[in-house]
Amino acid sequence: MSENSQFTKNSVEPYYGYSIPINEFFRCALSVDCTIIGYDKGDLKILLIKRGAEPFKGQWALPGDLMYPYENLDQAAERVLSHLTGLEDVYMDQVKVFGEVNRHPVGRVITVGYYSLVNIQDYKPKASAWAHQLDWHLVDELPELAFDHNQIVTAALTVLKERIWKDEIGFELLPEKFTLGQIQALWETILQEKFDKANFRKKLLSSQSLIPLNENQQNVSHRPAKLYALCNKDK
Amino acid sequence: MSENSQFTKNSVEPYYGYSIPINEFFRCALSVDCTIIGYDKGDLKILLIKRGAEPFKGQWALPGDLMYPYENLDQAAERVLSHLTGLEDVYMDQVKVFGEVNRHPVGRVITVGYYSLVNIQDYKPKASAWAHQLDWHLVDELPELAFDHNQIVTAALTVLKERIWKDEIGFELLPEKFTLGQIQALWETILQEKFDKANFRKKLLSSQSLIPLNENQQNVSHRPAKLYALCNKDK
DNA sequence: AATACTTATGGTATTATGTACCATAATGTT
DNA sequence: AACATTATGGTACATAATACCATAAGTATT
Repeated sequence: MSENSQFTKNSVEPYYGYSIPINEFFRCALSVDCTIIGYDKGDLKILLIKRGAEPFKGQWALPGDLMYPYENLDQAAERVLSHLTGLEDVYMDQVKVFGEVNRHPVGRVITVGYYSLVNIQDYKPKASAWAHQLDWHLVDELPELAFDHNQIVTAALTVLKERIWKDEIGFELLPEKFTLGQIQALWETILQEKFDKANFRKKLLSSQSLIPLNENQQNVSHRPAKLYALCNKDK
Repeated sequence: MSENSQFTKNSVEPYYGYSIPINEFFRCALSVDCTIIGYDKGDLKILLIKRGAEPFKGQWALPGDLMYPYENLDQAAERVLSHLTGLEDVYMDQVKVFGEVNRHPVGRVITVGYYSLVNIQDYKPKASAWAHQLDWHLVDELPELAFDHNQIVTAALTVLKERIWKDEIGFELLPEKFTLGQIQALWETILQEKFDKANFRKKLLSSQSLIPLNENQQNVSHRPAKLYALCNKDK
């Protein structure tokens, strides 16, 4: 793409004459920043990296990277995620674009916020020089992050809350087989709201998106719950 | 910003060594494309321009423009809108980013889709060389648009539908004083769904977001309806 | 002037959905 | 065996959604 970057003014069809040379428009970089959400023993956590270089050296930040010229945006986000967590085919979606002029100190970098839901058990940190700079942080106790990353996290969590009932997401954070109690605890954590247990069951089961398995919970000191699996998302 | 574009590899903190020079990342342009929605005699319409230059010369397209180096994304979108319609302070929001590698034939242009709701009566096309290339098109009869603009329109309409009940938007498409019948007809057009008149009234009035005025419809050949105005959005 | 026609508006009955709460079941622990 | 704990099924009640009817208030027609 960079080979044919010989733009002429007319080739991009402005409404009126541009006041600066057309090449000046082609000086932006795109980045993706991923809010990677996990769930561990009742707590929501987010995967952060510690920056090893300026700007914001030593500060915690969302994992992210510049988009390569040959990459689609979604591919860049998947690359960041799989490189950091070793996970593929993970639930992932756009949150919002952050395009403030001065959001990045070294140049015009526009970032696209993504969020993804991962099962923290499946996650195996890549054995690399970066591993020691990676850590899960409690959502409620996030440090001050580099750039506008706190804003991105907030936006991601808002989107998650909005979508949870409508799209019935969140199961990605749980093991493949789970109990109704586990989903309820998870949704209560995400939405910061308590539900009546019996009613929650009814509502969720009536949606037909869960498959009851012929298996029960093991090694619990009370009546074991039936295990369920998620239906293939068809709608 | 373009003055200090002397990036070193470390200044952007990659997870691992980049396989291309850092400057290659800073060759993108950002654009905004606006789905400007209006409502005219029961029909939803979208403002399109006819492209006067390659690529896609002669084809209809969403109004949009490149983002200037000194502009925030939202500012660019507002600029496009006000330049084309003369309107300011209009309802406007991000829809989605479109970042496919080859979406723009002349270079790497990532576009941010916006949508806005305007009162088509207030709209006065700017008297300019561009005026004759501007036109409102019925949503149901859109031509094939340049680039991926049909996708953007579809995404914008989807977002509008999702938000209409939750955020009670759409009034922006109507005159300042309107009847309940008018809102209902509008929402029915947008959502492609019929509602019971009496129930729709109750539901909408119970939300407390409308102010009943001491005025009635004029010059209608039936019982005139009471006029309402929109409450200051406080929540 | 009376009648027909059209849309607005208020109301009620019915149905569906959401909520509170209780009873019993099934397991491990003491 | 009694108890603690969570699961699960069920019922009673409250609230919201829906269907539908009756009347009101205008214009147009006869």
